[in-house]
Amino acid sequence: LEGKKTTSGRRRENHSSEPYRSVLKTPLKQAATSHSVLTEIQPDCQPLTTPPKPKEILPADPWTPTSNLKILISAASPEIRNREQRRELSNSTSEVLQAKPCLQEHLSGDEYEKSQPSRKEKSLGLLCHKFLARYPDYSSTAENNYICLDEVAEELNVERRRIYDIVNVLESLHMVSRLAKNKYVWHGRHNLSKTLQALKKVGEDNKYTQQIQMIKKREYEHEFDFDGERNEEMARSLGSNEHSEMSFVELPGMEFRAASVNSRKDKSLRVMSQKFVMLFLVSTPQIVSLEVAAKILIGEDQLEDLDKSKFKTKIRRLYDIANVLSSLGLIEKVHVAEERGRKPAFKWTGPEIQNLKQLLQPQCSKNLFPSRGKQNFTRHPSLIKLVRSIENDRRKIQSAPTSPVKISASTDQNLSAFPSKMAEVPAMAKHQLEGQSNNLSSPEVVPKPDLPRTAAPSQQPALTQPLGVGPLSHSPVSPVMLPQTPSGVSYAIYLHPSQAHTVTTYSPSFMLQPLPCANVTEIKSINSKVLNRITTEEGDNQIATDDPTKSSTAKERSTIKSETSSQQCLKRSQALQDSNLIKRCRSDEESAVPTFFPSGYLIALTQCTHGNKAGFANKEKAGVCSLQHTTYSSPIAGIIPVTASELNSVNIPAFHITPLNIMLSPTSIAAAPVLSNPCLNSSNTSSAQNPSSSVVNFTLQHVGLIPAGVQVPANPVLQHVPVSSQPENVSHSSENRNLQEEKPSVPKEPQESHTVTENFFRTPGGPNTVSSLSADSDGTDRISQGTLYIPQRKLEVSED
DNA sequence: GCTTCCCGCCACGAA
DNA sequence: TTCGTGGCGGGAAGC
Repeated sequence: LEGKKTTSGRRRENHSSEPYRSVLKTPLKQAATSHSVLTEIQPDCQPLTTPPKPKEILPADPWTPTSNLKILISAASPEIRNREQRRELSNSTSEVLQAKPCLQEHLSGDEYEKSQPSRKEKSLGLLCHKFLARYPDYSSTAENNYICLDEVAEELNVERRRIYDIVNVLESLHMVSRLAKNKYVWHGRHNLSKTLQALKKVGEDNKYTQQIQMIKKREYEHEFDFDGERNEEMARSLGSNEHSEMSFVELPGMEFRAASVNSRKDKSLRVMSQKFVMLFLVSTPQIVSLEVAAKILIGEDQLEDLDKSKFKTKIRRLYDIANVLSSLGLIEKVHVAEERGRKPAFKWTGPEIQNLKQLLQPQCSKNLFPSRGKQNFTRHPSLIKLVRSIENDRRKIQSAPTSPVKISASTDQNLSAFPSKMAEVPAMAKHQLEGQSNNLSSPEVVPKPDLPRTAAPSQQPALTQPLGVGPLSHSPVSPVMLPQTPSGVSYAIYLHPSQAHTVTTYSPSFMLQPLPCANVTEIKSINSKVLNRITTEEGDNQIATDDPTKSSTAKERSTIKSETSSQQCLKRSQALQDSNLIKRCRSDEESAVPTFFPSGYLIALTQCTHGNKAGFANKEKAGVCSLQHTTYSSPIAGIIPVTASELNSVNIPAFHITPLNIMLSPTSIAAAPVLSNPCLNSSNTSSAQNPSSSVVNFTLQHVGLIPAGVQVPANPVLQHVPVSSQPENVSHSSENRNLQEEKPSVPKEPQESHTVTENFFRTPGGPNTVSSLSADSDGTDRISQGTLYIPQRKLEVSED
């Protein structure tokens, strides 16, 4: 122990390895390293610990003759004080380095110590923010995507060791990859959703949910502590499953290159990070306490004794990881109330990753693409592409003006990685679609709307189309065809392109290596439970985004889900006949999760730009959300994903606050129970049982979905849609719970079963409800949020 | 007093 | 042997 961790040793190390301190090589560096200096001068002195901050020791005299005066002035005038503070802030960063030697010359050790950045300022989270600020969320080939650790460490004034901590976590998300010694490549968030999806899959395969439950149960029974055989038993049980020794989840083309890394990667921060993320992705709600996470991670490590030190170490690492993940906006800290006080935990605030696709995949593969090796990550993106292509053609025909498009495709690294494959994709997909569309009888595909390229220049390049798919285009309005539900109901959704945007990052080669592709046999297991969980997670996630301050989260989400204020709308109208389509698989891409609203039409009227609350400020639009039952399907990717939770819990606060999250959630699960609600239907609008196209056109034009003069042909679906009379009563037992989880401290929850419908109407007054979301009796407010729901062949429009 | 996590020692393996 | 990498845990800052 000694000799290894003595402060003197550390300090010695500082001189050589820490750029930050290397800058401070002046003799006056003593404050920070005085002990080390002393130690070196006096080797026989006591082993030193990290020098405590002498904060209590105040200088006896003012620093300068005018210090007292300044203090007095500052105290007397907040304005002056603020100005001083601002000046200090602005100066501190730029001058700190140069000033240090000088400071050290003029300041006493204590004073200099004060000038040192505080612990918080040196936190890994902050450092990660700085690190991330150096690179775009979505890299492009045009930019310098190479990361030289030395340079970064130097520029950020930290030792390289800290950069490793960050990079390792980023690596676990495939946001960076190691290129060579001291060299990493920045990928940004291009691979993030794919990675998260993969991780979720692994987490599910790894039965993390069960493990979490087991640990919670044990905790509850007070059977899990750090002594006794039970721990080993626990560890054994945790580590017993076949996936416990799973290694790093890689994406093709991003495998580790360094054997040295591989040699201990099983314990690496990378793997821990991935597992940690998995816990969130499989949890419901998506809140994971550090304790549980640590125990699970420990349990997976062989069967070592669960001693306390190991646990503490694990916790430390989890903090490291959590800090980085927080900086990425993927999680945020919360506290979970426990009998014995509160426990630190983290809540997932990243993009929702749904696994419904996995459940639906069999059908998809069977009906759409029989041959499948990588069934999880295949055709649908292609379909989307096809649709995009079609839409593009339509647009050209219509000469619809569009803003210049920043084609992200060419910038995607994946593009260069798989040029040939990508080149094949569109044609293949088109061919396949053509071949199968007949079978489907409803080749309804909702192309992804234009990416945020126009009115609201996105900070981030389009997340989509890494394959180089050209800019999307669509006709102004696209009624999305919904397949018939099992009850024989078809639906259409009129989508505003800004909401229709779904991420459809296509990666032809994407495949989760360590995973078996066997998950596709679970289609039958689609049940309310699963759906509940998914929707609950979604809801929870929505809750997480309620806080407008979660910029990073909103950013991430908006990038995935939202579109710009482009006023173009998708137009898709085709009758869907195959009732099985209801269970058709969605896109494997997390963002291309289609949602069906049985017995209703959803018209998204959002005018706002993504992430802009103001866009929802106008409440002139009215509509009705009718929910009857939940179906989950999407014959083809592209249908706007809307989850039940989005509807019910957001209509919901998130809808209001972060509108884009609601309508555009790329990860949304098609779990939107649509029911005809008298309350909603009572909106001050005309209720036409069979809205004519003129009515629809009027409405759409009125709300700006389509330009005046543009006529949306009568949607066959609107006229053919059978009314769903038997809504599936989907219980969302966790829905309510998640709403409660809004309060971070709420750990667990009574899982009473109640329907989405209940939640939906309860939400306005519910715990998550945003005050601005009044529970108007007529539901007008909800509609005014920007979405017009047309229930059951009724066009509910609130005209101001 | 507990939580959080900075810090850097030092093991490991490639060069 | 050097150096990149990163596991690990002491212990201080922060609450």
